[in-house]
Amino acid sequence: MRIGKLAKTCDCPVETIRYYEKIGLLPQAVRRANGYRSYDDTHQKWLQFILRSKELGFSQREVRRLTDLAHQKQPACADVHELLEEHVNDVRKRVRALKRMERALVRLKTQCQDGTLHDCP
Amino acid sequence: MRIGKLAKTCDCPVETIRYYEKIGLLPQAVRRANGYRSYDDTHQKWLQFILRSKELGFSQREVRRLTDLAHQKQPACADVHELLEEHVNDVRKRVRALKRMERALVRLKTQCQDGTLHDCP
DNA sequence: CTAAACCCTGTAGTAACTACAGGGTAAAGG
DNA sequence: CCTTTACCCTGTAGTTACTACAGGGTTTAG
Repeated sequence: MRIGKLAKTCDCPVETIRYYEKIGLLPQAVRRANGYRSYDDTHQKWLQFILRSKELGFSQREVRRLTDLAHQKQPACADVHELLEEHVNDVRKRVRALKRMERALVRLKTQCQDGTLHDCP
Repeated sequence: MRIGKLAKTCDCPVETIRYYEKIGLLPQAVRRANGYRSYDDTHQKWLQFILRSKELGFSQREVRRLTDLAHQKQPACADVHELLEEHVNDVRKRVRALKRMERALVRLKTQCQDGTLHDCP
């Protein structure tokens, strides 16, 4: 599989794949005689793993921790668990912050409505 | 007021103030004979406005729209309203996305718990 | 008078990519 | 067979919203 096809099957821009390889998130692709990158199912699985982690809101650094964990022969489930726990807490914190924001905004909006103009800020 | 004091009263790093001036979010500061920036209450109000908007999760671009609106002699409340509305919707979308994430993560965690190892990804 | 605290400019670094410039290669149509 | 189109390569610069220097000058406190 060449890079374009991998990109299409994973629904991910070509540049991103090259980028992930450059920063070491994806293993180096095998090169053909012409210099083109060549991929197989293993690569595809890795990429999908990374993309899925990203969808779940993990940062690159966390994804790296996850891939490192997955590399171990004895995938230490406890460690994965810890990371998940951490991340869920993080997500919950973000939700709370956003909700606070939402409330403040709605308050602002009603204040703005009833004429008092320059206290909008 | 020199930049350090403004920074302290607004609880904002000095570099950020200089940055906001550079990108035109804050008006150019008056310079003293020695080249130091000099600020007064007006500047302080602007800066606080910007910082507060940021706290409410507005992007720089949105803050710029807000400051532009505020610059108008006839502050068009309707426009501010529109921006607020847009932003609230945005915030709500983000909350929903995060909640989806949270659910997915919790599901993953329980799956991970009962042994099935390599489908954690 | 000197040392610490402050100020200046300008550049480079961060995350996580995206977009381009300036090339070479491969597959399909006429 | 040739040309057009679609793909691939590297490397650099741009994005957002800053932060962190480097390498200078100035002011204030002891």
